[in-house]
Amino acid sequence: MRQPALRWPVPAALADLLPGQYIHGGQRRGKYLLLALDDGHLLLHLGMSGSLRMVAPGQAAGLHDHLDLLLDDGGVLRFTDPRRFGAVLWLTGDPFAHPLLRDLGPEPLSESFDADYLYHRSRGRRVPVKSFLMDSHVVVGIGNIYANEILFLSGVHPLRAAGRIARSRYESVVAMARAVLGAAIRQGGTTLRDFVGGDGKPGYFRQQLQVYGRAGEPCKKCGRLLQEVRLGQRTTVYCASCQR
DNA sequence: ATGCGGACCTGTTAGC
DNA sequence: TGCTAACAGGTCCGCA
Repeated sequence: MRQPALRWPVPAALADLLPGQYIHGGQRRGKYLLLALDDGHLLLHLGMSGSLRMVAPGQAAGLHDHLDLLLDDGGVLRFTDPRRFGAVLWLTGDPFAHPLLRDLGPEPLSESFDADYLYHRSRGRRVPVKSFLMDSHVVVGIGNIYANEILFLSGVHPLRAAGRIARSRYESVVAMARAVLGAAIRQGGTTLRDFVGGDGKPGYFRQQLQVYGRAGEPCKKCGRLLQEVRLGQRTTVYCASCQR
């Protein structure tokens, strides 16, 4: 371990705990990764700049390499995170009972994420629908880029109060969320600068972006210039005529 | 309970 | 050209 100060301190005890344990498998919940070991789970989050990949044995650790898992076949699983928004925690007991995972909303590609759910969940809420969709307690996996895209494609204004959107419009939001996330996954994600997937390739979804990063450019549906506002310190781009 | 703003961190880029 | 400031991103936390 080189840099324990990630989002939360990486437990110093890992160096004593982990050796000798088998990795039984991996799971994902939202953007959290879980590795099941003999005595507990290793919880990992890649933040926005993190990666977890196999590196050649003996390869020197760089400035942003924070944790190496030395496997018994000689392989090295390396956790790297330049911006240190990521996290590494050790959980014992039921990992899904941990406060970080316990209160997470449904997976956006699961059946429990549907218009009824969003409709009921949003009643009485005055938050802008974009913030609502980006709230991991409502639904996981929708970050800033995809929230912008989803709302554009479903014709919903990002500043509209979540609780004042009809059920039928949430049908469209859900459909577009599935479409956008599905397509992004198939295309390896969205590379803005240097992101590469597990295969070392960049994500190609950037070419599909309708609004994100296009403020001031013409809307692809109506031609009117796209607007940009700051919402919760996040760049929000939308078409004032297509999104209501 | 809800909603808002602040914090974390650093590589990149825009602006002087 | 060099330096500084702003920015991007996910998500938790604290305060009103």
